[in-house]
Amino acid sequence: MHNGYPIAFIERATGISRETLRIWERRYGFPAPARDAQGDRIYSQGDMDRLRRIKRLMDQGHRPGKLVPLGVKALARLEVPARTEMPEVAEGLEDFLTLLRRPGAEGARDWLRRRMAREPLASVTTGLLEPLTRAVGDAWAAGRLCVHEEHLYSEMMSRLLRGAIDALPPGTGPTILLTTLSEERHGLSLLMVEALLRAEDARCINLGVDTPIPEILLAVERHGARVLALSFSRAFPRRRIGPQLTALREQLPAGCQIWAGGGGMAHCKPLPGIQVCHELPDATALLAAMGATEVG
Amino acid sequence: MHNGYPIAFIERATGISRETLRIWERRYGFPAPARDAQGDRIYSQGDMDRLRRIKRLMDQGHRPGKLVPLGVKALARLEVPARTEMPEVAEGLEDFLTLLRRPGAEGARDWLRRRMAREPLASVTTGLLEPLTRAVGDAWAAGRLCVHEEHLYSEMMSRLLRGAIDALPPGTGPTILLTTLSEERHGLSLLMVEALLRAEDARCINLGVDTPIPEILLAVERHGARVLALSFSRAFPRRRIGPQLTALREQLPAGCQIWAGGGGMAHCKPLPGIQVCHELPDATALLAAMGATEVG
DNA sequence: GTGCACGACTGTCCAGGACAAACACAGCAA
DNA sequence: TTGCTGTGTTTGTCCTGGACAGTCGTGCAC
Repeated sequence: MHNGYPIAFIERATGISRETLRIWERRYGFPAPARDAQGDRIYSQGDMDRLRRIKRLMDQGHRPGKLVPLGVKALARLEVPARTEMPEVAEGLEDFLTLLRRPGAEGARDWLRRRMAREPLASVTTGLLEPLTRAVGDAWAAGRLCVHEEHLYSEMMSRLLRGAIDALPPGTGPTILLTTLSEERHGLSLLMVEALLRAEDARCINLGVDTPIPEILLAVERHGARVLALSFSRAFPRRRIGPQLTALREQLPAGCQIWAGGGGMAHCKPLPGIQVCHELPDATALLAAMGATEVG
Repeated sequence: MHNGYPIAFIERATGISRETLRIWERRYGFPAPARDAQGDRIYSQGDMDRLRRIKRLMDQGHRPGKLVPLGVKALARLEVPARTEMPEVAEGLEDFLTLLRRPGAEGARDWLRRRMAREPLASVTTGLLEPLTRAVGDAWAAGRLCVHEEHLYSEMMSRLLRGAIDALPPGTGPTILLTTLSEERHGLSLLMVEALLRAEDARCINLGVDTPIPEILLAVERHGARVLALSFSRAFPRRRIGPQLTALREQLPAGCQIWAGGGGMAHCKPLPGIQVCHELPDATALLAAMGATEVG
């Protein structure tokens, strides 16, 4: 439609850089976009769909050389089916999505509010909000949810979480600095970790997303943080995780722990001096371990 | 330091694309970075400072051809001194920054909370939060504030605003959809507009930042929005504002108004069918005008 | 099975050329 | 003076094709 998309649009929509797009074309013959009168690349809707699938699979650990030559069908066969490990969430998901799609979406917000009022923050976060967010992300990735619906969900959820966190009394435990590295713009899991830790009486300082490493070092020093908690989404370039964490570890004082979590850490090798949170509750466990060490 | 920065780092740190950096070097002879053993560009700290000044002045409407050949001193002379139009804010600013710099920064949050509790949301937003945010932005641009301090401020402010907005009863007036276009990631002013409009009983749906145009169209239709409110920061590429707004205007139903505001709209020509909010209270006026039209 | 070396893979960088859209400005008409 | 229009300049983005370093996987020797 619209006669197709220019390369800059594809770069933004897929997260694959222009240079990579051009070199794939040169090396693998895909994508092979049409050209406009001036010789500029014009990608089709089909190109974009296929590229998005490829990117998604790359985020899960596949290598481009294997994926790019594959057709849409072969790609679809590789896709991991959405996790159904949380049956209660899975069955509630469709109802929730229906509420979210209503004009105004107030029903979805009210439903979440009621659920959050009914249970302690920590348990509702691990038991409902985190699996729900993952399910919404999967639905979006599978094309069952529009971008604007996902945006609305994110905004709604981050509002509710921040409200719930601010309603807690200020923490008195160890100070924990939360943020993401440069180019990582997914902050929801950061908020969920903060909710868990604040519920355990930690003192949390959330810098939001996209903080460069030198600034993180300054902030840790400024606030006397005992822990630096970082979140990596699946879309974060994997090759950069190791080096960046190592650089941080070298430059941070030994008295400051580093906790790393999020989907991007799933396929990551263990690194010296870095605690990995594969699941959300791991953060609570790490905090408890800190307290135990201190007492002992 | 660290032997200098590669081009990808400079691109992120200054917001100037690689291609532009290279073409400036070719055309104007600046920046003229050193090269590493492999021939890759290595920019100095001085290059980065000068490029940031240039970018800042470009965001204010200057053209590159005039700026790039200038030295740091000449650039500094061009800089508009920080606005002092709000003397009460200006004098309070230093105290606030001192609070913000304390470990934990709880003093800053408590101060803001007290001020917000003392006054109605609308007046505290226009009278304090907006000028304060602008002052913080200026302080950051002038290098008087670290990135991590600015991040903490943004997170704190957006938390307080969202909390205050959620505390209001749900609106019953016209539905207003708030968001920013793709690549625009500054959402604070969106929250401030939402606060003002919700205080006037509008029904607000905030999609957050970075929503592509087709998705905006879908969302307007879905929620039956009467108004689409967009915010553009000064860093938003100016050349794109006009075409994007025009495209939206053409594709949106005539019954849906478009309001555009933020620092990026300052130097923008008037466009047919687009209401420009130069100041925050303009949004309130536009809402009032809507009500009047309806009644009349 | 374990470790190492080699080779393939992959993204990012380089140079230099081209063009269209935006802009500034001069010249002219009202 | 004001407003418009045409022309030349400015500016960012796109193009091609080449090169290289770091990562990853494979296969061989032990």
